[in-house]
Amino acid sequence: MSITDNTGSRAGRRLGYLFKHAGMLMSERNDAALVPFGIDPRELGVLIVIDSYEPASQQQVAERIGVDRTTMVAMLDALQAKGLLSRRPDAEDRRRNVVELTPAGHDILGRATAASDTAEEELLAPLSPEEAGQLRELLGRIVARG
Amino acid sequence: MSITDNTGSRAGRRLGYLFKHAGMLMSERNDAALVPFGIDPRELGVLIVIDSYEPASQQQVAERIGVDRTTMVAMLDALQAKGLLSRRPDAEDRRRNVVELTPAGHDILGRATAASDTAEEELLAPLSPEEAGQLRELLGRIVARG
DNA sequence: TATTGTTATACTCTATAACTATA
DNA sequence: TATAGTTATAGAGTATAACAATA
Repeated sequence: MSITDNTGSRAGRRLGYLFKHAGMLMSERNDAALVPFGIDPRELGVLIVIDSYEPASQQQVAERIGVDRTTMVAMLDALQAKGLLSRRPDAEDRRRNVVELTPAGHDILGRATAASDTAEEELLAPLSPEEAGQLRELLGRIVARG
Repeated sequence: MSITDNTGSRAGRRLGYLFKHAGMLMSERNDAALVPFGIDPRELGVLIVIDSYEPASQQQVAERIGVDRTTMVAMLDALQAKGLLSRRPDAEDRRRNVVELTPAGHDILGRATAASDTAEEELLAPLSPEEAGQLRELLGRIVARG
């Protein structure tokens, strides 16, 4: 088997296909799991990042998630309209908005994260716990490296 | 560690985030690797599927890739305009188009697949060969299960 | 001059509905 | 009636350019 022959030619074994379809299956499960909380998976990601780094500016949140700051505006508008976060001018640099979770935001974050954890477990059901952990670790190494 | 605590609350450890960003990194490398061949990763996927199943109808190709048949039309238009595949009415059922690779399509398929294999190897560089194989196997099991 | 948040705009990818030709 | 391919259209998600406020 040559060095360029490790995948065969089948489309279903290509990494691009596998990442895309694994992500689609994860999205479907996460979408369903989060319906009771009135948020979608992207919004949960925003809540998690804010919780991990608050107080943070809008741009810092956008960078952590990997979207443009102009994309972040509408996401934060939606979450603020749902009462899950607040924006206020940074006293030290009034160009910035400090973004923080409200009590309702913390509540939804905790329960939605638990529901999403369950959705992940369901997707990983074909794997043993050891394999699930290794999958997460291997993906983490690839994404960390870029 | 509780059953719902296996991922922690960090956004970077969520499966949805990992799949999405791993896919984005793969796309970047594949995009660059395929520039010399004048096709993008989605088009390579179409060529691979046609090569694996020809003669096939447009709808069969669409189903194999997981897109709607209306989406397939423009993809095939582009690949046909590049001279990489041909469409002809199925003699047995003239509602169908039989889609086949041209000689140029076979040539591009072979060289583009090799370039994409190299791109995959580069993305997986942080992993040992054994780990790379296991990642592919674990992803394949998840996607196969749905 | 440079940066943050914002708005307007446009682009990519995809699906739904409706049409046609064939079955 | 039902199906394969096509077209028109619309929606989701994203980015780029330009602007106001602030540094």
